[in-house]
Amino acid sequence: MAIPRAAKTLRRTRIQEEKEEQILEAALDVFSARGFRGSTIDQIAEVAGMSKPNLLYYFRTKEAMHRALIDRVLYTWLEPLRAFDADGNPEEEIRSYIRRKLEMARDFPRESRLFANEVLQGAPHIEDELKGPLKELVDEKAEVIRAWTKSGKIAECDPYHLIFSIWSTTQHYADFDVQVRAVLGQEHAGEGRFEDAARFLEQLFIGGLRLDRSES
Amino acid sequence: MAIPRAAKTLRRTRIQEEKEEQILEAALDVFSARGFRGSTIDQIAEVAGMSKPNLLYYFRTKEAMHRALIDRVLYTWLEPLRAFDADGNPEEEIRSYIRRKLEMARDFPRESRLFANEVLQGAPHIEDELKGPLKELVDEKAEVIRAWTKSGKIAECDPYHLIFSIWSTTQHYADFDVQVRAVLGQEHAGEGRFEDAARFLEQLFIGGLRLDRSES
DNA sequence: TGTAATGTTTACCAATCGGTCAAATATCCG
DNA sequence: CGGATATTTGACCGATTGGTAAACATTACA
Repeated sequence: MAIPRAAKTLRRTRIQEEKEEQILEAALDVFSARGFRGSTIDQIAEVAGMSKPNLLYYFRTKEAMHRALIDRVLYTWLEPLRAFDADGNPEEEIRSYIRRKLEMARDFPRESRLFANEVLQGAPHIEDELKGPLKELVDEKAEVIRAWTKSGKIAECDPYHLIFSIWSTTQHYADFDVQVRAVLGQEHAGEGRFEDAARFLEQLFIGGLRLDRSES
Repeated sequence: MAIPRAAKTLRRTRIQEEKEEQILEAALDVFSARGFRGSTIDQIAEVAGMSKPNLLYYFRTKEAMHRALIDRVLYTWLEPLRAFDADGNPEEEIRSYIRRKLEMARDFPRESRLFANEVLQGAPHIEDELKGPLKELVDEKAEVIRAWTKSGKIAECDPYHLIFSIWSTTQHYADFDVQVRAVLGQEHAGEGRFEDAARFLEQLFIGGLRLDRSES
């Protein structure tokens, strides 16, 4: 008889690690493309190459699958913001934050869409994470930015909306990829679009936050 | 016996207009909040206050409902971009485009989320609209912006990515509303956040696109 | 008013949903 | 090896899905 699932975390076999990995990889594929409600366990099972009851042997419910996936991805996803350094050069910190976020949009679009789907539909499964860890991290970094503006290192601006605008502009290239490709057309939708975006965003943010503006 | 639905468009009764309006209003509520796949006809029926077969009397399928809704909303949604005036003052045109897009995010968040859900999940129902009408409109306006940069009226920049960044930053306040509220916290998440955002975005875009920058 | 057209609902359908179960199979370990 | 444990699956369950059929109710109009 199989061990009760509650005890599984105590000792994990090689197979457990592999299969859970395999399932979460497939779940990322499906959940990020269709959202939680739009996804079915059968679809995940097919992508994972296992039977449906087999998935449910490792994760008791669809919700448990989703939650495990969120938990696994959230920490990594916030890494660039966490790397924001109060002691660094403000302009360079912002520049590199934009660059890293853009790289993540390019290299991990599924992760971006996973959260986008979730937040877009009211964040029913991650509300606590948003109001807790995320808010705390943003509050901390907003204070860093505030210190920079107060000391005159960058133009005075609302740090929260600055962070929002960096999030939105960079993640746009993952979340709205189909639209970006459609608008750019076949000729400009190659991988070069990320370099064009990087160039533009750097110009936008560095220019927009620079102090030496001639008028208000 | 009811008239075949194909003939309905020939002569529309008062009841038809009212009920179809009522249904699409409810459909906007549901589709924008849960995406196409995550929505059910029963949910729309409940919001509309009618029975499910009654909905299906006016729209043969769930897809038909969705399509009618998209068609009805898309034109309005692109209105601000269409208003972009080649003969206007560049800075003022961009400023007012941002303002209008932000107003739409505030006043019509459901419409924004409707498209966001759709695009995020690969735009399976609006791919043609993206590659056709949308791309043409953006191409046209990109040409206008290009003329402004060429003639030195605003800083040289990629017009497509400029438009993308205005879309993403403004729509962020509709699509990711829950996250914005969560991060801002109860004290700053009032309606004032749209004014704060407007102030910030104006500063960002006008500053970032201004010519008088001291270095590259 | 009468009746034909339009509108609405109850009952229902097959397909699919998330999830269970027991039996079958594979793996581990002494 | 052999038995205990861990893994996998086919068959199945009740609930929900999108959609239909037909009876019933209402409206428009001669």
